[in-house]
Order: sequence, then structure tokens, then C-alpha cells
Amino acid sequence: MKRDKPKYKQIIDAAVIVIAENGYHQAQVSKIAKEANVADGTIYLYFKNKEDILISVFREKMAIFVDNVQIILNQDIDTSEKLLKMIDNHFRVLNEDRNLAIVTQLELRQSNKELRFRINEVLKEYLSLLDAILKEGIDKEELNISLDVRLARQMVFGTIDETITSWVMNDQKYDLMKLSPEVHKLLMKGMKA
Amino acid sequence: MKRDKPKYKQIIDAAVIVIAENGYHQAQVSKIAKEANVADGTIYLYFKNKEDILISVFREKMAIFVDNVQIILNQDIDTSEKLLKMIDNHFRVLNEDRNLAIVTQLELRQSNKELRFRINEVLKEYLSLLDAILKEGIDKEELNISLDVRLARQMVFGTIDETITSWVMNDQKYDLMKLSPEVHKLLMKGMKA
Amino acid sequence: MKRDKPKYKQIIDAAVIVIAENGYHQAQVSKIAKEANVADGTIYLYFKNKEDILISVFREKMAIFVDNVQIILNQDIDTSEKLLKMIDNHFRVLNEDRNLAIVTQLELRQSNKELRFRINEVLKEYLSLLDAILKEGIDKEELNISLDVRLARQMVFGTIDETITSWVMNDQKYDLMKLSPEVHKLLMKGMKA
Amino acid sequence: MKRDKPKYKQIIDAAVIVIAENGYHQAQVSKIAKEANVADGTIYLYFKNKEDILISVFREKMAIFVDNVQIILNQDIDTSEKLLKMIDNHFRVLNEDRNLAIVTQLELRQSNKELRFRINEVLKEYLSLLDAILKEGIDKEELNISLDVRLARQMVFGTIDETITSWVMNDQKYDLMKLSPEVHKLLMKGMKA
DNA sequence: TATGAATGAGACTTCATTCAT
DNA sequence: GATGAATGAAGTCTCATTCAT
Repeated sequence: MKRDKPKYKQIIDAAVIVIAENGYHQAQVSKIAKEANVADGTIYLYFKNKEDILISVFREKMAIFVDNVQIILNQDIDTSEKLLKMIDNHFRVLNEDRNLAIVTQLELRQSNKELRFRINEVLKEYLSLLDAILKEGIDKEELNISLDVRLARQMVFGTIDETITSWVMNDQKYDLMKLSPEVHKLLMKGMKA
Repeated sequence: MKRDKPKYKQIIDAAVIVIAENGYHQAQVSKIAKEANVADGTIYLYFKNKEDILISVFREKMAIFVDNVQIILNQDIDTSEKLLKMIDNHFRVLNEDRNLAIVTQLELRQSNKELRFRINEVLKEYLSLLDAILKEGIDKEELNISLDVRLARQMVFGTIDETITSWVMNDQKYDLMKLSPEVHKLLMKGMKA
Repeated sequence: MKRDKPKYKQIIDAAVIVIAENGYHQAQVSKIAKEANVADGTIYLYFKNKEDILISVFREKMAIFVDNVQIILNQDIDTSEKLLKMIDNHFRVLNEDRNLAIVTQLELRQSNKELRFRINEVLKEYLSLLDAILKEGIDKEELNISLDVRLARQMVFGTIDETITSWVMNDQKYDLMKLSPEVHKLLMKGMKA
Repeated sequence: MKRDKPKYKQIIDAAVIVIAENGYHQAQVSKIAKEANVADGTIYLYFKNKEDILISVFREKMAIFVDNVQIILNQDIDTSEKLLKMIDNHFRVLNEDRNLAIVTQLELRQSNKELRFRINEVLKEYLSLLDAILKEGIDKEELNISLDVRLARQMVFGTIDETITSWVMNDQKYDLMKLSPEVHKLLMKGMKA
């Protein structure tokens, strides 16, 4: 499997660095190849085309979020705590890899419609886990039973996303992690039973 | 003043249509000129360059939001109602001009860092009006006095934005306007005193 | 006759200024019109096209040289003195109108082959007057009777031209007029009987 | 080193042909590429931009002159003979490559101020060799000891340049080489001790 | 597997000229 | 005669992808 070979990860990581440092539109395949210490042509032994690199970046990195949330979901804690851990997880991963934050919040959004639709496919998996948390909360009557799950999910994800984007736009000047309790409280207040 | 001449508006409107129908990266100047029924060169009598067209699209259209919210802000109604009217306004404008919705929620976000930075400058005006509503609500104790205005604004804007983007991504299949009471309720529940 | 109307001269003079200040390739018709205080379209009432302006600039200004040399030619002085007066005249006119010097020595040479051929047609009249001086000198045996007139004319004109170009390229730092006795002596030494 | 690769010379030579045949302003990169039998993009692997091609043409070709004159300068012959060889060399190179003559005497002079400034930098090396010959002649008292070297150089170069330009303008109808003894005689007569 | 030289399509912008007023 | 808004043709350069080695 190509994904397990060292050069595959090498190229993915190089792509994150190059995009973060140069911006989406200045992230040429040749720059990524150079950063990854491979020849331009080698890229095409591991990826179908440039778009494939970008989707793979998103898929590989999003897997971290998904795996963590999967674990959270299975824990024996109440909905409020699950939500807190999820927000915490989301903030922590991006707080720790600031290049990744730049890439997901700013740069990859410059991609064209088709690529963003495919990125959204990947995102949906994450959002469905969030849906699962919310549904479980409603079932267990820990959240307001008249809550519209789709709207609630849009509020939760929209708030998290906007908070992180603001942080990135402000050059990551403050500690993102510190915001999670307040964000959690605000969201829970809106959704709780 | 160039902005008052009919061709200026003609080109702006053509740009919205062309970008919505073809996507940001396929919106060539020549296509916009054709849609506006002017020669390519005429574009440059009204706009400095292509980027200037795009910023102007955003500025001109965002002015509608800002003007409306300004009026709402001055009305003698309580904070909850102001917020409802603001959400309503935001949803209505984009519900009525679906091309504009595609352009603001999807296409213009593909622009490069510099252009998005300039778009953000325009956006800030709108966000500061939202801030004013929230601050007033706190002062009048209609909102939770311990509310962090920045976080609250990020929640409100993030939720609205995410809701509209979801609607656009789902091909605007449902009536966006119908969502505003529920969105409003959810947000107010989180913020009220 | 158009050439006698004030706007004709106004445009010619504006062209010299605009070309000297902006360079040949930055001397747009609209700039010349602005400098001449006329509308763009007015230019075309006096000149067939842009090339026609440039040739006219050269023709009108070259007429000054030709007229002066014509007078010199008719004077009752010896060949050496005629040559000195001619060099003096050439240097003086350009020394006094430095914009004109920039235009003739540097900028107009950037024009395309066809324009330069037409400029050369104008120049030929001047060179034929120089030829006349040289031929007369040979006939009167004041110059070496075995002198090849064409070569001698190329030496005289080439030396004058190169001297002026050097002066322009050195930002007209020194007084061009002071060079004429030395240039004259050098040339005469090569050609005298 | 890029300059040693065959495609580099291939493109330079193609540029001379295309400029000579089409004129400076009609020498599009795509034409040069076609003449050189490479793709348009390949040009940019060897040259920074179009201007870089043109400067390189001048630099590469001027090197022939400079190298030859350097050899002449070191020979154990008198100043008069050195000057003759130099004129001979200059005439011969351009007589043998008539396209090059068109390019250096007519076409490259149409370039913009900046390009011509850079071309002049290259030219200065050649002129300083000429200066060296003249200075040596004065020191050895083979030339007039009161000779102004700058003026003399301007006369020599101006005469050579004007002679060649005349020859090119007359469609290279006669044999340029045959003119060198006469040109040399004329110049030496003016400068000799 | 890996390389990297070569390819070639594609678009923004300028500016001389026109013509309705 | 005078205006100036409108026109539209035309060229440089970038960069994702290929393929011979």
C-alpha cells in the first residue's frame, strides 16, 4: 500500500509546510517535491495529480480528529463532557501544529469548488460523529429534546471553525486552548435540556 | 463618480453571475465583459484590475447587509428582536439572490490571501455592528453580563455562516428563511441573561 | 494649412516633453494629448496616427538644423570654418533644448524599422548639406582631394552623433558647446589637404 | 552551467535570426522558440525573461569582438596597425553574419531605456579596450600627444558605427570589408602624431 | 523506482484609434 | 472643430504533467 511507504508521508508533510509558508496558490508541485527531497516526477508515483495531494493532506490530517473523537464518543461520560473533550481536541491539534491550522483554516479554502466538495466528503465523517454526540445527548435527555440536530451541529461546528479562523487571522497570538471552556459553556447553554 | 455610472453596476452584476455560474477560477475578465455587454477594455475604465472587480463585488453587496443592520440597530426594540432581524436580513438577502450566495459563501473564499484580507476589511464593518448589538444587550442586561463579546460574535457569525454554507452546498434545496427562528432561538438561549 | 495652426505646434512640443520625460515606450497618445491640453481625439485632427506625430516631431525640429546649415553653406567663409559652424550649430541647438537631445539621441531610436527609415529620409537632407560642404572643400582643395566623401561624411556625422549621445548618456553633466573646437580640430586634421 | 548547454546557444542563434527577419517588435518569444525547435516554456528554463534573451544575444556576440580585440591589443605591432586590425575585425564579424549586423545596428537599439542601459554596460568593455589602444599610442608617441582620448574614442567608434549602419541601411549592397583601409587612413590622419 | 528536462495551454491588461455627440 | 468613452487585438510567462533514461 502506497500510503504506508515513507515517501508518501514525506510528501504529505512537505505539502503542509509548503502551503503554510507560501500559500495555496504559491504551493507548486516542484516546491513540494523539493521540500520532500524527491524529484518532481516521483510525486506522481504516489499521487494521481496535484489535487490528489491536497485531498490526501486533508484526509490524513482529518483522520487524527476523527480517531480522537471516535474514542471520546465511546467513553462513559456525559454529553457535556464529550462536547468539551471534542472542542478541546479540535483546538489542541491545531494549536500544536500551527502550519496545519493555517492550511485547513485559510489555504485549503482557496481551492476550487470541486476540490472543496471532495474535502467536504472527508469532513462529513467528522460531522457525523458530532451528530452522534448530539443525538445521544438528546436521547439521554441531557440536551434539549426539541433541538434540531442539523442546526445544532452547524452552530457547534460554525462556532469552533470561526473561533479558530479568527485565531489564525490574528497570527495565533493568543493561546487557543484557553478558549475551549468558554466556547463549551456558551454552546452548552444554548443546547442543554 | 465612476460608481454611480450604469456600466459600473452592470459589470458588478455580470461578475456575480459569471462567478456563480463558472466558479472563481473560471471567471475570466472576457466572460464578465461579455455578460455585461461591454468590451474587455471597458472593464479597465471602471476597475483597476481583476482583483478590484472582485473586491468591489463584495463591497457593493456587503453594503446592503451593513445598511440594513444599521437601521435595525437604531430601532427601538430589544436585543433578542434585533438579533432575529439581523439573522432574518442576512438569510433573506442571500435567499433572494442565490448567485450572490454562491459567490460569497463559496467562490470568493478561493481568492488569494491578499484579496481575502481586503475582503475581511469590508467584513469587519459588518462584524462591528454585530458587536454593537451584543454590547448593547449586555449593557441593558438582556444578555448574560458575563458574556465574552468576541466569543459570542464568533458563535453568532460562525453559526449563520455555517448554516448558509450548508444550504448552498446542498444546492439551496430548502427555504433558508425558515431556519432563522430556530437559529435565533438556539443562539439566544446560549447568550441570554 | 494644419501645420500653421497653434494646436499643431502645441502637440509637437507636448510630444517632445512627454517622450523626454517618460521615454518612447511610455509616451502614450493620451499623455501627449493631456500635456498639449487637448482631447485624445483632437490629435487625430492634426496627425494621421501616432507615427505621424513622431515623424513630424523629427521633421519640424530637424528643420532648425537644416535652415541654419543652409545659411552657413551660403556664407563666404572657408570649409574649415563652415564645418566648425556646423558642429557648433548642432551642439548648440541640442545643448539649449535638452529634452530634444534626449528625444533625438535616445528615444526616437527605439522606434521600429519603418519609422526609422522615414526618420532617415528627413535626416538625408541634413546629410546632403554636409556632403555639399565637403565636396566644396575638395573642389576648392581645402580638403584632401583623394577624400571619399561618403566615408568623410560618416566620420563627421558619426563623431558628432556619438559625442552627443555620450553627453546625453552622462546626464548632460558637462557643457557640450565646449567640445566643438576640439571635435572640429580632430575631424579637420583627418580631412584637410 | 546553462550557457554551455546546446539549447542555450540554439535559442540565442534563433533569436538573432528571428529579430533580423521580423524586427525587434515582431520578435515574439513563440517565434524564437519555434525557430529554435523548442517549446515556448523551454525558453524560460534558460532565460529569466524575454529581456534576458536579448541581453544575452548582445553579450554572447559582443564577446567575439572583445576576445579578438584583446588578442590584437597584446600583439607586438604599432598603434596604427592595431587600429586597422580592430576596424577590420569589427567589419569582418558583421560582414560575415549579416543578420547579426541588422540586430546590433538597427533592431537592438529599439529596446527600451533599461535594456539599452544594460547593453551599454557590455559595450563599455569593448570601448575600454579601444581606449587602451589609444592611450598606448599616445604614450608611445605614435598618436598626437595632445589627443583627448574620450573624443578620439568617440570619433573612432562613431565613425565605425555610422559606417556599418549606413551599410546595413543600404541593404548591405557593397562589401563592408573593403572600406576598412580607407576608414583607417581617415581616422589615423586625424589622430597621428 | 526514481529522475528532471521538456512541454504547451491559457489569461490579464494596454493603448492606438474611432465616432456619436 | 472638439470631445472622451468605448473598443478589441495581441503577447509574456507559469506550472502541472509526461516520459526517456
